Amino acid sequence: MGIADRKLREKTERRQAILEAALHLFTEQGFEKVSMRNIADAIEYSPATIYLYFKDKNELLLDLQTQGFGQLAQELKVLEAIEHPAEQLRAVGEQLLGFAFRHPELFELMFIMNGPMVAAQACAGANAWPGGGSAFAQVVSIVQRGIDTGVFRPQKADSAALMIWANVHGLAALHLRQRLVVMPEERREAAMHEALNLFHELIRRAL
Amino acid sequence: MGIADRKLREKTERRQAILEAALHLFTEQGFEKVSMRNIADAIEYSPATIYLYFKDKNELLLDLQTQGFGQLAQELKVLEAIEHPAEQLRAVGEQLLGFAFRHPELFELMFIMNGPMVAAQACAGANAWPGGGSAFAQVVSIVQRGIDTGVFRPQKADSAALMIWANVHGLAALHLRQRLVVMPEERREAAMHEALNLFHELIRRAL
DNA sequence: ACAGAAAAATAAACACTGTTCACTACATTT
DNA sequence: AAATGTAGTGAACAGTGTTTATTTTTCTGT
Repeated sequence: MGIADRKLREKTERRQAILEAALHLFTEQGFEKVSMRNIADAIEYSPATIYLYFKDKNELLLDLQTQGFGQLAQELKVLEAIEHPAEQLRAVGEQLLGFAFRHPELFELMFIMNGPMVAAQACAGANAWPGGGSAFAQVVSIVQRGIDTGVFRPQKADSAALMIWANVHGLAALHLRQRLVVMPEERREAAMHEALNLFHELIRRAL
Repeated sequence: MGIADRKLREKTERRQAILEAALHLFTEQGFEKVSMRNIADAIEYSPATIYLYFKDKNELLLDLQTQGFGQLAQELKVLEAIEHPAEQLRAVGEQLLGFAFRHPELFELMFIMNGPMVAAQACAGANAWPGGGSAFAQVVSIVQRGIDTGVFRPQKADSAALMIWANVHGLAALHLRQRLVVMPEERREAAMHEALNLFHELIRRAL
């Protein structure tokens, strides 16, 4: 069945081409300025063709989001080399904040935008969010290991992980959504890193 | 000049009526489902009329945002009765998180949406954001007072305030943007409050 | 009280958006 | 060679924010 194979391969290749073109446009011009027609133009197909490969725009965004989580997982592999849980958590924070700076559009897609989550909850059940789920689970397991080894005081690992996630997410989200205009421009990035450092100092001292 | 007075009064009244109708629709149906035409219908005017009172949709959103900050300031008045800085910070967190639950649309407008900030930076200079600025300054001053009275260790007050703000913002934003689907539905709100409590325990122990 | 100026409100259009559907053109199978 | 299946599309639909020329209303000076 070589023909059927080729057809399937071509289909997924074209799907991937659409995703790549879309991501390229989004990172280049931002989400607000890119329409389905723009994407269609970029791949030199009709707008209607995109809907042969994706149910709607949100599904396309969800696919990009999932790719984003793949890339984040890649960049988080450096954590495996760190053995101390507190240091591991600090590295999570630094990596995630760095990710938000290096790939602001991916971060938006993964943690801020509504669209992809609408698609996620439409296609899967109530609490299914593959990418985010495993990323969060990673933080939970670090905390749990810290508790088990006596580095952190005994407590609920999931709420502690949530606190840590919320802290770094808050920094990145406030920044990406222009809420740090309360600080002078040249102070913003430094203040974010100071805030993150201070937070992990608190963790090391008192968690 | 009674007539000119009345005209001015009527103008601001109509402006306020538009804002009220808009906020009502937004809170009722969400931002995504309400258009300028819907707002115009609600006040029984033509869509074009709204543009006699607001430069564009973003300016309307900015005005609603400013009202939101007014309401938040109102609800934060309970803080004045608390004298211990750490307790005051805990109350800030609780109040702000509660605000996000009670008025999710206002919170979106104030801390997440892009539109209002576009208008804010268009009308004012680089780092002008009246509402957010004074709210953040309030947190900074509490931290500063804590440092001055020896309750907190000496440090940069603005980055400590940013850490605190980011933490509660992160919790609220992750929740409002559906990122807490990683937890079972019935656990979410409890986990958020546990995370906040844990964070303020860290502050009391180690800031 | 009435003509003319000023102000307020609007209908209609513009340039977009995401999405659907009837239809064409081509590849595959019988 | 005819029939079937499928990839792709043009054109339309219903909606969006916004602008402009035009009408309606209100006010002013004679």
